[in-house]
Amino acid sequence: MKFSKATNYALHTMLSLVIDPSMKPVGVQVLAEAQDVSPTYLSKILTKLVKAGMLESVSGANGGYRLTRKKDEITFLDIIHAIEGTASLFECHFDHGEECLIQQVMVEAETKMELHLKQTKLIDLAAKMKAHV
Amino acid sequence: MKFSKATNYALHTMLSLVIDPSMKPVGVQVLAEAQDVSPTYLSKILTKLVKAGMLESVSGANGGYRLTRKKDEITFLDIIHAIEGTASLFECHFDHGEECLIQQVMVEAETKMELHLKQTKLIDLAAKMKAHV
DNA sequence: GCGTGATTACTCGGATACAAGATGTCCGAGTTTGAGCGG
DNA sequence: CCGCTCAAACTCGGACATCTTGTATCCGAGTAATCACGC
Repeated sequence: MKFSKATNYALHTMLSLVIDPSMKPVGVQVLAEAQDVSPTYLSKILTKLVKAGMLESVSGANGGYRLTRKKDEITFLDIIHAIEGTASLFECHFDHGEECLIQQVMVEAETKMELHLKQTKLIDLAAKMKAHV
Repeated sequence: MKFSKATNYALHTMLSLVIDPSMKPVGVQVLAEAQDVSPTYLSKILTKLVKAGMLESVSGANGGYRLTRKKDEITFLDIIHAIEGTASLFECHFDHGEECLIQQVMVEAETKMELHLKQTKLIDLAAKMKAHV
């Protein structure tokens, strides 16, 4: 029960793209170097974000990845769901007749976490970082 | 990023012990049958709960597992922490100078989930089940 | 100067390798209960 | 009837075996920009 490193890479990559004022595509090599990951692995992660519709990839020379949505629409939850999947964190596969009460409690707890992640946007962090400098 | 099956087994086992009015030790075989798990595997899980101090094991004939604390003191979070560990779900190992803002957001979200799990006690479910019958 | 082709700098996707953790099994050792047996 | 011994019913703990998942690499294919070259 841990968030994967891939999620960490995805969040940091998205944040750096949000901070970057120029909307030009950024090569995966540049992004990978900043986080000390192999470019090929990072590209695998980023294709998930592309499929989720929050990035687009520009192929060819001077290609790379670029944001599609407006910066203030991207929440933590979007990114996490794109990488980790949207399935519930806890699933009881038992057959104790009706609904599993334990499952209900777990889902409630999970929902509270997701609410916080849905309310927090990447642009909020960008603003905070600027203020700090 | 999923809760392990072991957590599910642990929660169900604890719940059935809380419901059971007699405070006699219950053999692992009985507990395992109810959940369709192998007894040896379940005992591995339960020893974690013993080490966490919420169960005690009685060895020998007619032995088994028994609650140590009062029933209304056992929260979901206690059990989950005993099985999954208490480490943070998200850890950024990067060196971007100061504290990682992303990490902060993730920890805040996690804290909200934990708060709900800490407030919910097994005895609450037991009461709900009785009412439902 | 201008088109055309080759080169270069990229991403994409699949196949594969590797490591770690979750899941589960097996077995020997220790512990208590209870039954059986001898005095 | 009492006490001793022994078997049975348990848990405990470590050592394995297996399976899934996360992490990561490699390579061939496709694509767009740029450079080189010939006209």
